[in-house]
Amino acid sequence: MVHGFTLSAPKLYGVSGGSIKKWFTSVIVNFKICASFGIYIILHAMYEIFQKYLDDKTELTQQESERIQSFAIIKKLRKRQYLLQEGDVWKYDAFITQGCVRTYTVDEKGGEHVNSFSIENWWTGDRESLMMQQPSRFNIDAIEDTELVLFTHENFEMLCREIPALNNIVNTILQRSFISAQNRIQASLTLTAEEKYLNFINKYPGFASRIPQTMIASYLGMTPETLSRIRKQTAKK
Amino acid sequence: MVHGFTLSAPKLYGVSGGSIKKWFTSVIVNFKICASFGIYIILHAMYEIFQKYLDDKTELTQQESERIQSFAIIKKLRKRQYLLQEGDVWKYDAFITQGCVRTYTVDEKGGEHVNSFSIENWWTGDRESLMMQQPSRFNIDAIEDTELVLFTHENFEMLCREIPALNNIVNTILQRSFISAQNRIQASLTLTAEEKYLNFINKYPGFASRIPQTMIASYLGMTPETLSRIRKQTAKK
DNA sequence: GTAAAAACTTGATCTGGATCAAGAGTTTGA
DNA sequence: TCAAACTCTTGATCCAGATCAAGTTTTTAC
Repeated sequence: MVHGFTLSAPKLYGVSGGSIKKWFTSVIVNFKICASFGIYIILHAMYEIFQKYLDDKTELTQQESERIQSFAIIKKLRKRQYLLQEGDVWKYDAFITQGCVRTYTVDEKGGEHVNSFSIENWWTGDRESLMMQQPSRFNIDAIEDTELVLFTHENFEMLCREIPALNNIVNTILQRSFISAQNRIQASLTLTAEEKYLNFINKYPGFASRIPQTMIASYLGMTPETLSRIRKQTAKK
Repeated sequence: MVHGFTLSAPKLYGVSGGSIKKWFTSVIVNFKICASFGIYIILHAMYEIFQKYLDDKTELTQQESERIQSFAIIKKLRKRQYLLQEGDVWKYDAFITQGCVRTYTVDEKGGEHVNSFSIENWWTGDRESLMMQQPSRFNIDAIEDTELVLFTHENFEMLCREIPALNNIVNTILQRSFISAQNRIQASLTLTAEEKYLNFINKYPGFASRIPQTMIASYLGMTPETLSRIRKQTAKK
C-alpha cells in the first residue's frame, strides 16, 4: 500500500505544547513539522497499527482505507494527562494504538471509582455522552504514555454510512462491549472479593503488571487494603 | 395498511401443547386454527404492538413492513414458563409485546442471581450465547403471562441486511443496552444498598409493583431481608 | 541525587449487610 | 375450599470487607 506523501498523512492533533522535554510525548505537530521526514515515519507507524486492526477485522479496498485515514487524527497523551474530563461532552471515536487509559468517576467525597481500563487495540470514550450529547460523568486519563487515533463522531458516522464493512466492525464491537459489561455485572453479583480478583487476572493477564493495584482494587469494587491482603493469600497457595 | 389474510399473518409458534386449560396461554397454534377469525384478530393485535414500535422508531415502506412480518413468530409464555434454559443455545431476536421476563443465573448452591428484567416494548435474550453460538449460562422465564414476537437470528440478520433502517434500530438498541449496563456497573461500584434501591425505583417506576421483592433484591445484589428493612425505613421518611 | 509524593503492606478495630430463625400474610392448585 | 407453597417481615447474631493508622518501598520531579 503506497500513500501519497502529504495527502494521505494523518492529521495531527494534540492538547498541550510546552517545553522541549515534552516535545516527544505531547505536542501540536502541525503540517510543516509533519513534513519533516523523521517525524512522518513515526506517525505513519502509529497509524499503521490502526490500519492493521482494520485489515484484521475486514476487507477494505485501498480507496476505502485511504478515505478512513484521511479523517484520522493522531493524538498523544502523557501519563496522567486527561483525554476527557467530567462535565465535557465527548465527541470522538477513539482507538488506542499504544498505552493504557482508565475511565473513572469521582464521588462527592473525592473517591475515585474506576469504570474501565482500555489498552492498545481497544476503543475508549464515553458512549453515553457521545450519543446523548450531554456532559460526561466520567474522566478518562492516561495510565501510561498513550497514543490514539481519533475520529470526530460526525466524520466517523459518515464513514460508517459510506463503508458498510466499517459499520459492521462497529456493530461487533458494541455487541462485545455489551456482553463484557453483562459479564462484569454478573461477576459483581455473584463473586467474592477473592474470586473477583482471580477472575480479573485470568481474564486480563498482563493488566496486573502494568496497572497500579489501587486502580485495580477500585475497578473490582474493593479497597486497596483488601486487594493487598488477597494477593498475599493467593501468593501462598 | 391492508394485509392479505393468510400471507401476511404471522407464523405461530409455542413450546408446549397440553390440556384445554393451557390452551389460551401456551399452545402450538397451527395454520388451521389461525385461520379461525377470532384467533386471528387476537394475534394480529399482538403483532400490531411490534409494528407500532417499528413505526415509532423509523420509517418503513409497506413492503418492508410486510417482509418483516412474514418472518415473525408469535409466542406466548405462561407465568414461570421458560423462554431459555441454561445450557441451551439461544437463537432468536425476541421482542416482548406484553408481560415481563427475568434473566438469571443459578450458582452451585442453588442461589438465583437476577441479571435483568425485560417488559413490553423491550428486547430479551442472551446475546453472548447468540453471538458465540455457545450454551447459555442464563435462564430466562416469565414473571407474568407474556407475549413475544420472535425472529430466528438467521432471518433477522437477513432482514437487517435488506433493510438498513432495521439495522439502525438494532444498533441503537445495542448502544442503549451498553450504556445502561455501564450505568449499572457504576451504581454497583458507588452506591449503598439503600441508594441502589432508590435509584432502581426512580429509574424504573412501576417495576416495584409488578416484580416480587425477592427478585428485585437479587437484581440489586442484596438479600430479601435487607431490601425489606430498607423499604421499611424509606417508607418512614 | 535527593526530597517529596505516591503506592503498597500490615495490624487493629468497626460496620453494613449476610445469615439464621421463626412467625404472618398471600398465592396456588387439585 | 383448604392445605401446601411461596413471599414478606422482624429479630438476633455473625462476618467479609471497610476504615483508620502507621510503617516501608517505589516513583517522580527538579
